[in-house]
Amino acid sequence: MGNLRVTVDIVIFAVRERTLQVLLVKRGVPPFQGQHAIPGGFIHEDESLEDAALRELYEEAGVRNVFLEQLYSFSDPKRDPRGRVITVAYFALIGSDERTLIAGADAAEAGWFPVNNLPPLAFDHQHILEYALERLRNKVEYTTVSFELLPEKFTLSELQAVYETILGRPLDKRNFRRKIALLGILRPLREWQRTGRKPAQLFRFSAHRFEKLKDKGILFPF
Amino acid sequence: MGNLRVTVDIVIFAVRERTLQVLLVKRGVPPFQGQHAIPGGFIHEDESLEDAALRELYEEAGVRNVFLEQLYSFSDPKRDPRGRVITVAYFALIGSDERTLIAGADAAEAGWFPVNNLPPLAFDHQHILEYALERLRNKVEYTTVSFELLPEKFTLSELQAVYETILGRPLDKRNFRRKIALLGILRPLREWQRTGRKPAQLFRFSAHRFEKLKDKGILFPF
DNA sequence: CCAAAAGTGTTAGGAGTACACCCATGG
DNA sequence: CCATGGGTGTACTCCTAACACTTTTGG
Repeated sequence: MGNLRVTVDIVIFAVRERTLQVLLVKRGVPPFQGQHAIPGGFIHEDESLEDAALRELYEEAGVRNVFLEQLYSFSDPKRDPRGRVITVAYFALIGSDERTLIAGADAAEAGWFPVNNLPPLAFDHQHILEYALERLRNKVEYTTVSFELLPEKFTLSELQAVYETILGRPLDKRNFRRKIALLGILRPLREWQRTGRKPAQLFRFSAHRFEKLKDKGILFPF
Repeated sequence: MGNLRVTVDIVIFAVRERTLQVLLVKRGVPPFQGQHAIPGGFIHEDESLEDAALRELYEEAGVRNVFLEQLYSFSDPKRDPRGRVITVAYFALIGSDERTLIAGADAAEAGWFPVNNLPPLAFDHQHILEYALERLRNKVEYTTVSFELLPEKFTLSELQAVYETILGRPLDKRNFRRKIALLGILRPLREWQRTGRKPAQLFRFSAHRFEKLKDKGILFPF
């Protein structure tokens, strides 16, 4: 097995300005120098893949404690011109709270791009990104991943906007609110967001209540 | 990255005698010599992970053209006492047609074990197997994987038995048949299975019709 | 007072679930 | 003729989807 190496690449999603966006870095070295790529890098000697992903997430995006899940391993022998490199792709979701941190990490090189309007990508990263997007769209329908894309306190309209952004279609406001309420996983706060016109009530996701439901196999039927 | 190696391990499921079973091999060399393990091996220089899995599937189980899907990559630095070995796990489903072939492959060393009654396994294979089982149970509910566990022609009772075996609970016969019929993905044949008492009509899975439904996001609500 | 987003109930149709008996065959 | 598995319909409940107006605030 001549010279096999393993990298970890991370597709980092966020919802900004009601669009789903991905964090990309600009490559400073060949191959694909100057092109955009998903952040990632080689794994270290004594770390698991997940540890490597967490490390990269901090080094390249400046965030910790965000949602992270293994996506898929890509292994076409020709996917990297430098030689045999397998990559294990992860995907991460970051909420609006953390988004500001990223500017501090490596602002000149990292940037957000809407998933509908991406630049050409290095390696097979276009393919990886499409795979991540499909996974995200699927997971929205049967998990609470969408909460990971919001700040700690959020309004129901913001929550609905995240769903609509990821699913790519409008949802009925009354039906949406009824279903969310039925799940009983939101804690209403005694705070109101005074930004728009009429103030909107703020909510917090109650992971505790959600845990109770998970075992019963609750779906999010939108 | 001292001496990183990558293996592929394959959890091979089949339904035999109305139980869900897994194919295990007995290790002939250390470490874990004499213990049971999921079939697998190191990847070759110029093959993708999927190609490696297909190769192992043929070498160790004697089957081709079966359902195969990448499961997860396991990477605990201590998972293999020989050194740093990452494994990419796959899971495969084989139908009753192919089951006989396996005897020819390496009968002395390979054997079927019911998932509810497994011997101690080498490495972290217990963990991998549990992960595969969970994935299978999930996929049954929203894909047609169960058809992969049947011969080309089958009766509705056989199909129902596969669902019941994987889900681990009995299903109502009339509701089951109505839902399957509603999906319109079975082609009834003009053949009857004359084994039991009253002959049972044979059916064939119509992948063609299923493809049309997939885009519409059809679920299997059992 | 006007624009913009927040908030709120009802109804009709479809899907899911529970349930029991007759039929065809081989021995 | 009997044991075994094959095959069929209905009624009730619950979930889903469609749909429109009033309220509150800032400018």
